[in-house]
Amino acid sequence: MVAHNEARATPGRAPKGTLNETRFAEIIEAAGLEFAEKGYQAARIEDIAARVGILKGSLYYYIESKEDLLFEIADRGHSRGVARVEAEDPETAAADAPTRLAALIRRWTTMLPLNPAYLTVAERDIRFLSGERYERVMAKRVAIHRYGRSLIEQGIAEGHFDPDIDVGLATNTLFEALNASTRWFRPNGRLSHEELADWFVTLFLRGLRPDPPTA
Amino acid sequence: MVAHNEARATPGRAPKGTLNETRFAEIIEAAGLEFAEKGYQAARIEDIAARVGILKGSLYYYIESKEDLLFEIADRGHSRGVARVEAEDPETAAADAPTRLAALIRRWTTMLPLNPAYLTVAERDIRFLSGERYERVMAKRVAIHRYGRSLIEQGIAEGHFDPDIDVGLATNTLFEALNASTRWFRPNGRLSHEELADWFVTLFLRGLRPDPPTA
Amino acid sequence: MVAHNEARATPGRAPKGTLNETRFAEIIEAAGLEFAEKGYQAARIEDIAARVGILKGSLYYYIESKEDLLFEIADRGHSRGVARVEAEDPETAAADAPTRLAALIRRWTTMLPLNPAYLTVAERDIRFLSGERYERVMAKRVAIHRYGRSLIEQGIAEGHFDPDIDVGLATNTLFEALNASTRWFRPNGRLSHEELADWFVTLFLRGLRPDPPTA
Amino acid sequence: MVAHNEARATPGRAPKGTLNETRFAEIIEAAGLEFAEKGYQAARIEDIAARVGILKGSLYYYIESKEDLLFEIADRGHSRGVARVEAEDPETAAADAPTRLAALIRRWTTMLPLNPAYLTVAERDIRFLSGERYERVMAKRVAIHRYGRSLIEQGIAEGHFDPDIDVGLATNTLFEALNASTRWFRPNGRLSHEELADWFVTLFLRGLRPDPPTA
DNA sequence: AATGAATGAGGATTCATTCAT
DNA sequence: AATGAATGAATCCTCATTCAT
Repeated sequence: MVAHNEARATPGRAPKGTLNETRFAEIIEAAGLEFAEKGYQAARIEDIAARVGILKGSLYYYIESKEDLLFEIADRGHSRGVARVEAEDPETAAADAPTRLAALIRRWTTMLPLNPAYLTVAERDIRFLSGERYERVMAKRVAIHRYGRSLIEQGIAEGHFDPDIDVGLATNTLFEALNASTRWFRPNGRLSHEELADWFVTLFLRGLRPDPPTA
Repeated sequence: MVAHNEARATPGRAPKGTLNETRFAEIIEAAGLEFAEKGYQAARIEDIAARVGILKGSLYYYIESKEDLLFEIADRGHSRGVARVEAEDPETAAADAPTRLAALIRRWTTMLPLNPAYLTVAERDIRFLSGERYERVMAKRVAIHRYGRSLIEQGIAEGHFDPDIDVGLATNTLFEALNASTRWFRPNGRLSHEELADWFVTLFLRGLRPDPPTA
Repeated sequence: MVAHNEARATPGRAPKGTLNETRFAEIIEAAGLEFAEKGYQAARIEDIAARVGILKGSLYYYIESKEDLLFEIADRGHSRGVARVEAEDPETAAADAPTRLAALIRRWTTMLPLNPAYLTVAERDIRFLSGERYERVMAKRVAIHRYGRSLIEQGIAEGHFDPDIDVGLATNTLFEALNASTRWFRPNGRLSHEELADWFVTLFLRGLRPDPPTA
Repeated sequence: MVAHNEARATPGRAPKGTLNETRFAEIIEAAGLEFAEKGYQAARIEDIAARVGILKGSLYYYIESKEDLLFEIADRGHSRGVARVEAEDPETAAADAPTRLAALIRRWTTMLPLNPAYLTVAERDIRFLSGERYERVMAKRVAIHRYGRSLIEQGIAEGHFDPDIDVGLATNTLFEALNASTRWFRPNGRLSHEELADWFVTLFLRGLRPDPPTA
């Protein structure tokens, strides 16, 4: 029920009482913002605590180490990603690959502003996770990629996508291009997230489609 | 004592003392690898020095601060980028936009393995540069982007590229997609850098081309 | 609110609130085990509480400070020591010094397993007590030593023990040797506590006896 | 050549230059005094540094962690112990067990004031060493005990010592009694270390000798 | 050019203690 | 009686930087 508890169970450690999940979520949120802004290493525990309005020592009532925060952020962010990817409505799920891929791109692109910190952090700082945790998060990433990949494969099988394309290259490029947009896209600017999504849909649907036979 | 004062007056030139350019280059190289592997903050001056085979104190004969290393890496990397982008042979320069863009993508993609560290570092750690230096590097980045942008604009003007596309979105996506490949592309793997370049050429040329008129 | 103020006015009585003596004893017991295992400084209030099945904050219903626990342990341990030393049956009390010393050694040695934590703690951590408390405990220790010392003096007076022996050295060595056994003697091993006691009796009775006159 | 370097070699750690052994020895000395006085946990790195006249950060030029200090102290102390025990002159080595044991007791007792810190620390704080280091030190302790034990066994074989005595008990008691003296013996007091040694010789030689046959 | 040694300002973490509920 | 939450001082350790030699 308490999701992070399992990750926290360290032997020899006296158990804390039940945690205030709301407060814990606030802390993760604050850490996400700090990490996104300054990077994992440069972010200071003290500043994260200050954002929540407590002292740094108090943070350790909720976590065991700074890395815990990174893990929670990355893990939750990826969990949301998995959920988002899999949130395909039945109608779309029954459609052809271009339709489904377009829907995926739109789902993903419109998720980004809801997860501002998590993706930046996840992409950049994930390597500071210890082995086991890194694997846990990467497993979710793999699940996400697999989903995108399966759509491309479906498209090739259906004849909608160019069979000469390397599916791995295409999948990686797809997600990197979408995610990278968080680094430069300013939602308050000239263009909306919908227009951003339109562009990605255009780029990838055209880019994957086979060339028309030259008469 | 300090031989190249004029050089140092320029914020772009950090090394002090009589220069041993070879050694300095070794240091930049070592720093690039460390930064790429661990990130700017997490990398230790001591480890960079160890890579070169000297002690950390000795490094300060060549630099004034850790940031100098970051600046040199980012600046040199971007300078190479500018040079690469502008290294268009006359024949290509006279060609149409799709041809020129394809050539740019190939030039850029094949540069990446020659600059392994620099781009990773540049993308991720550039914000740790102090204001002025940050601006200097960003100016080079802008120049690079402007070049790509101009090709896309040319293509639209020529009627080869879809006029409904936002040129800014396209340019950003182009470079992010290409650069991101350093994060996941393994040159010793199944595919060569040429095949990687082929894929990017395919994706962007198709992606930018207008849809055929539906008869 | 604080029921036993008089009791607490005495520095020897720390517990506050209405007393649940059973629970308090459990806590002392738990603290003793933790202190014995990890040392006073290294032991954590949190772990002591966990042993009792409560949270660390709750411990402060029973004590005012960690030092209270140390004091209780050391004080109770020494009180038991004093009692043990003085628990000489009338018959023995009337006997000669060797007999009485042997009986003391046996009483003491067989007390050790009943007081596992207390002595280890007492010897090692007693110095962390604040001045007044330290004195109180040391006074009991002195009483114990005085008792042993008086037996040796009696033996010398009776001619059973070597008058050239320094009584202080002998007393200290006696108790240190007996107490040290808790650090290495494993009750489940090859030998019983009785055999251990036999050895100490042998060592000290022989060791204190004067050399036979060389004919 | 540099004894502690081997213990210090941590992979991934850039090597320091050659160390100033004199300074390192000063640090160990200072740490020994602090640990002896306050105990390992309670001693502060800052105070150790201050004793040497440097700042706490500077200490880490010589060590990697506080535990390193403990290890050096315990290890060096035990090495001295081994050396002392084995420093038996040829004449004595050829003598009977009582003579040899008396000589050992004297050698050991007179070593104690030369090693003030090390033994206190060794006995009390050794358990804070990490597994491997703990084993290393304990191996030396075992070597010391083995030596004492062999003399007692020799004495039994020769008929000088009581065959009913458990050799393990006797060896442990011997060393515990000798070492414990550092906790209470005041060299500036009434008695000299030689008189202390005389007492231990008397106690153990008498204590181990068989009872005379009752005529 | 390079080194050994030192510095000192952090920064993460620990933990006894407090207290409103 | 007990708890959850917070505190804040202490303490270890890190590391960029300095500098006399």
